[in-house]
Amino acid sequence: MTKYGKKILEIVSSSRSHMTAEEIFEALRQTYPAVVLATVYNNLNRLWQEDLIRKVSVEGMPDRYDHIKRHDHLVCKGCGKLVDIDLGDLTAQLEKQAGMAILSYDLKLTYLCEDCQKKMKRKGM
Amino acid sequence: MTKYGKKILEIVSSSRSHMTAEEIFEALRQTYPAVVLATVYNNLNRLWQEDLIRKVSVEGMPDRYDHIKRHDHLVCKGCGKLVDIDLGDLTAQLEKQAGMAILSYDLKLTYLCEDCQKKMKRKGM
DNA sequence: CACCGTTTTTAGAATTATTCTAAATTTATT
DNA sequence: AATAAATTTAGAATAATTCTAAAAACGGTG
Repeated sequence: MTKYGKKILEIVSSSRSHMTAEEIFEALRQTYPAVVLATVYNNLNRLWQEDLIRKVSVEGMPDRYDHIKRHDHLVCKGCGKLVDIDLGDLTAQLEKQAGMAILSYDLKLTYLCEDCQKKMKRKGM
Repeated sequence: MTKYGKKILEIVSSSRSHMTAEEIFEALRQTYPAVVLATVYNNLNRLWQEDLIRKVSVEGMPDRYDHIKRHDHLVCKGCGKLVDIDLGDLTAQLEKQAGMAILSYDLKLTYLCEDCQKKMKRKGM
């Protein structure tokens, strides 16, 4: 594990805010001002391949990175805001229903966050 | 509903292949050779807002578009290949577990497709 | 149907996210 | 220390998507 890899893993693992590559880059620069964005992508990809971090993609936004501890997500249909939620481990149930072994699963619940609900009302929808 | 919107909805709804905007563009050109890619994006975004089509994003790949009938997905961790699978409607169960109302949910099971399993073996992993 | 306001499309530039390439640097190995 | 292997850098390249302004199409009204 390289020094950048280590620090990036640390940043991603300890954040609960679903950071983009850009944000991770900014955070990493606090410690290593000379680092370059490509290095961040290199390391993120590596860490993801090795299952040390999780990648979360929401339609139409840049990929976000997340700690690996199993949990689910709530995504606002209006603004795309991402929030953690934990519905427990459904692996066994899903494998049974699917009739096959799976490596993991990714569950996103779509809702309308408070802000977006207000906006809807203002527009009379 | 405009003529392009109508045709795009038709293409997306009748395809089972999770087309990208580019592929939809190519398909649409069979009928309307003069159409432009921006029009495809405009319409896809509109149709998506209106819940007439579904958008599927897999980490690191362009967004894909899908018919709206409820179903789940199987994603290969190796190559990103996307396959339909149907685990039934879990809305009630998930709402209960989450303790809130949801608009919809998106469930992706991660696995290794046959091709990728073979590749892994070849590399001795 | 002629006019007017609204919506959609077009063309192409602009932006954003991400990857790639080749050289330089660092790290690990003999 | 010498060599090989992996990582980082810089910056160009690519890919996906959005934006902008102008043109065209559409819908209703008088």
